[in-house]
Amino acid sequence: MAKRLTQQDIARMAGVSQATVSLVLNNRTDSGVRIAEDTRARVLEVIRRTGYVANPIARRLHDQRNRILGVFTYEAVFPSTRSDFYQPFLEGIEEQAEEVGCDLLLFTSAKATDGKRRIFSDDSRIRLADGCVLLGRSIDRDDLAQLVAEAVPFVSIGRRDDAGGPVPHVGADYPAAVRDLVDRAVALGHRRFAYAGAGTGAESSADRLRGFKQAVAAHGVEGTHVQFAGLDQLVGAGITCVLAEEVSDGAALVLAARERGLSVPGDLSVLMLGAATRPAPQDVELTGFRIPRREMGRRAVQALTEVLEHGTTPQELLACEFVQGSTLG
Amino acid sequence: MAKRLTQQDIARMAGVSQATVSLVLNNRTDSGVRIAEDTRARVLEVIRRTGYVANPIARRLHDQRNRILGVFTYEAVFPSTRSDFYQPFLEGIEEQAEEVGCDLLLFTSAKATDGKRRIFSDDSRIRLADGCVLLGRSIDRDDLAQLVAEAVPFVSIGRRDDAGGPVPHVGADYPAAVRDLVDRAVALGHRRFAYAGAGTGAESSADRLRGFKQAVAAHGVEGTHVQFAGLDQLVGAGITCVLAEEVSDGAALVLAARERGLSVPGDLSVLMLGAATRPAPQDVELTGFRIPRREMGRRAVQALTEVLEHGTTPQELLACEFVQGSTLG
DNA sequence: TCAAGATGCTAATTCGAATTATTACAGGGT
DNA sequence: ACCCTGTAATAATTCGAATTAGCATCTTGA
Repeated sequence: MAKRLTQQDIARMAGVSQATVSLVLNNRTDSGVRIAEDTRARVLEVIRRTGYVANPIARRLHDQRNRILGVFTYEAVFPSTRSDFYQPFLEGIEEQAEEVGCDLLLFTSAKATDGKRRIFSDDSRIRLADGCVLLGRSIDRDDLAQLVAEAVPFVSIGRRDDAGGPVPHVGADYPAAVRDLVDRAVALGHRRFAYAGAGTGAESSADRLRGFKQAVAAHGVEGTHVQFAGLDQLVGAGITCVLAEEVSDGAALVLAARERGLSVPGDLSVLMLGAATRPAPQDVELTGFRIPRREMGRRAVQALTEVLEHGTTPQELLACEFVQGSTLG
Repeated sequence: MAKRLTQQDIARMAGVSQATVSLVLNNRTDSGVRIAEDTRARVLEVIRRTGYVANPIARRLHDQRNRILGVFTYEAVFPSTRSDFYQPFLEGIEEQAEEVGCDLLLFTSAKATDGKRRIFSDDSRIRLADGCVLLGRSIDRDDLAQLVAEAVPFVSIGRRDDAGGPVPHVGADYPAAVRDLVDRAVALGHRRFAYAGAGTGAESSADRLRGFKQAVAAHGVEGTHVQFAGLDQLVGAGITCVLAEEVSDGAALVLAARERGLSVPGDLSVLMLGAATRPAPQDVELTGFRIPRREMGRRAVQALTEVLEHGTTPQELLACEFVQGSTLG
């Protein structure tokens, strides 16, 4: 059971008062507080011997700072089905957290009554951390609004629409990335485009579709939006370039086309818009762009630091990287 | 930044005391505590109107429980080079942590002066958590001894030798798994065995070698131990079955043998002893066993719970699962 | 009508650490 | 003796919620 040591315990062992231990611990030399060198040494020795560490809860109760950053996800982050997607973000987060000397608290306990994770369940523990990084394709709007309303320091990974106020975030610049792809395709002669995917729901989907519409409008070319990429339908409509929101859909399309005897990218170009959230075939090298996930993780933690220090509301979009691939021509 | 509402605030608004608010909030009907129905309703109404949520920090302070489990690794857990190895453990840990309603604290800040991670650095934060799971092939013996000495509640993933006292752990039963492999090989007619690998250093290595020696002794067959698996040397000595500590070494051996025109498992059988810690070729289906990593993660958290609740020192070895593969014959 | 018992609520304390205000005791100068 | 100035340490208070002990007030029953 080994109950936790308290400052009171340390104080007894060192033959001083609890206050003195606190003062030594925080190295308070300012504001008329003085501790004799040998007393300080004695206290430190006891602390060293016992391995005492201040109870973060009590500390947090009094002032504001744990050096703990929270990471909230609506799903488990480790299971490998999703991990291919989450991992780079976490890498970046871990890196930067180590940089700023904070530990990471994964909110794995946030299971609400219905089984789904919610930030604010009966017993929200979000404030255990100094601040929090939100990770996930889509985030519950009520949760988001509550975070903003309660002024919880947080940063979303992925752009988010306002939710009762601006939402601090570090996102990927999907519109620009999609526009860039369309630009390249137009330069290669394509005139009839299709966007295949939801294009709605999560901001990340909407942003991609928006970039698509902007680009086709700017070029004065044809651009349609379909939910699902049906090969016949696309080819029948004279589409020569398809932008697939989901990588797996794009890959499937390529395979289907090739099976049908169509050449990719000879007869049909297929572009992917970011990373795979679902497992995708390995043998198709899709042209498209890469989401700077690791960098987003890093920047999110940096942004969170700014929130904590200055109370700002940082919003930032990082550029995506073009991936050459072999499905655009 | 609107200051958070407190129970005191609610109490004022409802015209009751803070204690009453607490009682209503926790629905305490037991132990001689009674609240009139209309008072209760009035308090609840104020709570509803204001959207008050209890400060979890203050609550934890009183409960003497942070519901935080620490995870310590000597290396970053996310970078993908290692993640293939660590991930299943983390999956299990996360799962079980969710089960018991605890959050996970990843000690990413534990960077000692020399750049290497150490549990006890200048400002050890290990006690931030209620207890801690240790993850890593080998764990610094001094750290381990200090953990035991200071009675920090922890569980090691992987069996550990005593370090100034028994070390609580959840490990894989390597001796049994290796013995099983040798049994199978003997049953297939093998009489000359070799164990290739360190066989020392980390407990996991030593355990494998120990199992090997036990098995060959029990069967009265020949068993030698070599550090590196040199094909010529092995074949020259008439070895027909090699147990490779490192999967990548085993795979390399198979490839080398086949290049040399030898048949695997016709002329030489190769067995692997657990999971790959280094990337291994995909095209060799080694026979051997699988470490129940996910299960180990789960059990470690369960064991940690026992440590926390009863102050025990659980030690447990989980069975490994035989992997059929195609390199034993 | 008065004690016994039930009812409804609150004052006071606790948790652990941080901070402020205060005390205690030197030694030095007059 | 007296005051003053450093110096060194502590007592007391704070944070927000949970809990215990206890104080009122109101019913009963004899």
